[in-house]
Amino acid sequence: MSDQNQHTIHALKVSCSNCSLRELCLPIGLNRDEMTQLDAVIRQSRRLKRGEYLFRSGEGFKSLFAVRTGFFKTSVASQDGREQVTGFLMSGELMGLDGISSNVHGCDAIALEDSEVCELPFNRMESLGRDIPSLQHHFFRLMSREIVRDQNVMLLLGNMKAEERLAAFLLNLSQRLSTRGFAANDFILRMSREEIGSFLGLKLETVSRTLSKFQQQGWLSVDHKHIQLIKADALKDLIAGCTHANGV
Amino acid sequence: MSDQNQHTIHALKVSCSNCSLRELCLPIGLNRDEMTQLDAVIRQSRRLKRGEYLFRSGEGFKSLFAVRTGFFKTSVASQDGREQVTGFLMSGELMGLDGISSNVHGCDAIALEDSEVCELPFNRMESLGRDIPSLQHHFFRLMSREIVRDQNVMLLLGNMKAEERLAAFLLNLSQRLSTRGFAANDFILRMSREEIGSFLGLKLETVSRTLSKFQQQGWLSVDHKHIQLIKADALKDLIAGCTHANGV
DNA sequence: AAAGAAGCTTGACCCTTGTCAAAGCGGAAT
DNA sequence: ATTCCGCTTTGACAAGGGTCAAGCTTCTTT
Repeated sequence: MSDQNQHTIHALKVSCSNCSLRELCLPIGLNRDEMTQLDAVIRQSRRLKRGEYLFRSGEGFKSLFAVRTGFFKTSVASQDGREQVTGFLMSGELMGLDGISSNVHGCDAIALEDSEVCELPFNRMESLGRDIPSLQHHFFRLMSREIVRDQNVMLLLGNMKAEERLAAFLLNLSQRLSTRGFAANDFILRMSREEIGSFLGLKLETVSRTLSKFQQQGWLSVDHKHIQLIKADALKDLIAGCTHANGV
Repeated sequence: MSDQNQHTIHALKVSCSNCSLRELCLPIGLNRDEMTQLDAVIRQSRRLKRGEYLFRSGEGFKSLFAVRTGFFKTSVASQDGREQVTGFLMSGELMGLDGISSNVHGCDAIALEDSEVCELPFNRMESLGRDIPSLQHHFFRLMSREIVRDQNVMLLLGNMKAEERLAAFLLNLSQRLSTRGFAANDFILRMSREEIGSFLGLKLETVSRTLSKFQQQGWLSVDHKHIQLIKADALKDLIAGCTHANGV
């Protein structure tokens, strides 16, 4: 449980070679032995090309997947073909949690760019959790975090106007990118206007118009998928009132 | 902790006396010994009057709560006071899962009628899960089910029109009530139009108008909070296309 | 290099839903 | 029983966002 694993920069890198999990998705204090056990369970990573499905709604559920590199969307489809994007995922984030309840995946997961994932066979993670309490606890926390995230999306979809939704979306993206060491104010959107709209409960035209409006006000610059935040504070002001009362 | 009060005929009752959990919320195969352990962990139930808070957003998280009798809503509030109802809960359903991630409750839970809950101290459930694999697994499934539920709400909020939302809401309520042995087509709404609207991302006037519209079409009758479904199939047709492609 | 497809932007118009207001009703408290 | 307050219904109007359509850019494919 002690951190004998932080010797040099090197050690960190080495211990993370299998998967970026250790850094982002499972940042828990494990001792060397426990790490070894975990390594034994985490399957080699799988590469996906842009547009490829990682799994589809209705398929049997066996594993969770952690994004190692790249970018994914998850979505649920209705019978008449409407799509609801339920999330965009970047490195360290976990997909497939919704499959546990019924042993069947509840959404599609699609790579939005060439990507790499780690596969976590759920049965084995579950039993490993019994041996490593902190791992078990971490899994509960991960699932809980997903529930919190979903509740915030409900707040967004239920209460916010188009401008507020888009501002919240951009700021969220910016924050997550900067956490991962990317520029917070200059990034490339990996998804289309339509996918953004689906996530935000808006039509693609509204997304486009609202981006243009933000640009006209000098709050950001839009060049197709290239976004530069210029006055992030103006965006923050926009959503100041309508975000969760107890911060993140 | 066990209620040694009821015997024999009530054998079933006995095993369920502590809490309705066993029937609805933890319907897993446990042997006698494991049941005893579980009983030792489940705290005596707590009674709440209508309008009373079970917990509030921001409070420290220690326990999950299972509804034993009564009816609850959970909601998140934004800084400027907008409320988003994130769920309505009836017997056997679990509240507080969103608190695990940060050890702080992420929503308010409020009794909509006089109610009774069981308290499940999370730490102890967690460690009990390590001894009883099926219990651990069940907890993962419960959390996953919550995620699935939230995704369906996103689909509702992101894609459906007012009529579709309300139809989906009523049918969901009907289905859950009938699961619990209540009439599927004749029930009392425990929540106000405003709370329904908050949950569905609509204003209370829209809820009211839409209910009136359904009544005019002969699909149901509305007498204040008393709803009678007359043509549930018409409601089902309404949402046929826009529900999740893979059933429940 | 050319051509097609896909994605994006913008405008015009309309529909659904929100907003504001008034009045009715019922339940809770005195 | 009475009164008051909160909830609900309904109408009129406004507006935000959806729909349809046209034209444009960029990327892909051949």
